[in-house]
Amino acid sequence: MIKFLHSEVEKFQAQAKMESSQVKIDAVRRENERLKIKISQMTKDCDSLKMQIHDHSVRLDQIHHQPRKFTSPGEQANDLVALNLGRFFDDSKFAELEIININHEINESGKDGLSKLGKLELSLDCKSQSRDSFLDEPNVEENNASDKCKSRKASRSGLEDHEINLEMKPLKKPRVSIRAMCDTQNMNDGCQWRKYGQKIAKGNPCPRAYYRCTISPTCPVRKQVQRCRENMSILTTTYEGTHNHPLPPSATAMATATSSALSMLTCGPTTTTSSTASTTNKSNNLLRFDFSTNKSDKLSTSFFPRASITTLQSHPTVILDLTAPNQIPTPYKKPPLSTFSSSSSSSSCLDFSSFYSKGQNCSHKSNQFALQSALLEAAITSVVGNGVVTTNHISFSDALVDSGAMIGCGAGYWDKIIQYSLDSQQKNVASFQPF
DNA sequence: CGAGTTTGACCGGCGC
DNA sequence: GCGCCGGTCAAACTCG
Repeated sequence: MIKFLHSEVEKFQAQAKMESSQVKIDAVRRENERLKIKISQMTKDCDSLKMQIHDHSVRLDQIHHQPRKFTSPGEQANDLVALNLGRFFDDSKFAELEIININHEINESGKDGLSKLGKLELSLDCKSQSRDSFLDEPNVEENNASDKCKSRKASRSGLEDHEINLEMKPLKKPRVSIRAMCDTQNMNDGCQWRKYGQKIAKGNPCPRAYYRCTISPTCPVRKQVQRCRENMSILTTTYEGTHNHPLPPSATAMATATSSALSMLTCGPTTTTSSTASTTNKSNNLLRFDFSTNKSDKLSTSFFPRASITTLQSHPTVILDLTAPNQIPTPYKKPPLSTFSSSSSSSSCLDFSSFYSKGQNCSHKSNQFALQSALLEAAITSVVGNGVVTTNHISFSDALVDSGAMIGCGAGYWDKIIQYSLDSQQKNVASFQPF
């Protein structure tokens, strides 16, 4: 009798456990459904934001295509510098990031302008372009070149203010530089490249190789590949230019990463420098941001690589350092004079951590989304280079092994990562052992 | 034989 | 004006 009662109690307990487990499973399933709905909503939001960006860019185009009258040589020198890099968001629409306006406003509060350069205003716009605009790139380059000439003429023609001349110096095409651990000769980014030159650059015994995109004979995109002098396992790949042709799916990942990296520029806060004018002390990294400084954001501190923006050889360059996500990146060899930096002896830092965590300083949520994608992209690249990057939720090394979403073989990597997240949750449910 | 690589020459920007 | 240096060109070469 007692034995019977005992077994009945056990049955009852087991049933209670079963019901409790069932409740938990149902809860997780509901959570899964909720996440799926949320992702779908985010996708819709992203699409609608893309449309808004496009509309905005059309309006900007209309504004910029109106003829301008210059009231002074200085104003002319400050005219737009059109910079294109990479592709943005959508393959089919050929949308791209374009930094179109880098204005340096010199606030000459006093007569001795040399020492009182009070304000440096950096204005950056983001717009998308139609396919037709891609084909206009040579014109952009010509304009750029002519701007350079104008600038040089202006600098010789009378502005005695050396500092002002430096401020007016136009920038070359922007670049995205990716530092990653890579044992192979090249990082597979999905594109087809043809080597057209090799040089031993000063200060680095490792030769720098020059490649151009061969997918289209007219594609202006170039890349430079060089090993780091301090650590030969670190490969620095620098991309420049805009693809004027459809990219293979495997190449969209890197292209999106590079363009998105620059989009951070376009939606970040404007910066001002404290004026401690010095003509001899030149800063080498005026714009700098670091996603890993926000300790409240576990994702960013544990995963996102460090990125910095600098000007190398007058090229505004976004550097994604994927070699050590949580560490101070290996400082770059002091670059030549930054066009931004002549008026200040110290770097002015942009703290994007708040931007990242709250997304409030960014006018477009989609930029934040693109940034996250880009950095995820970058992380994946670092995985290819034997780095293992983890978030609090997903081990990307596992995710990539499971999904096969590696650079060079997966256009839907982002979907796969999200799907992996959902799948792993479902696996947790499936493997849940109530007893 | 075509595509890609190598490598010395050349060019232009820039600092002095 | 000169020299340095990064970037590109193009002929020669290699490879499949």
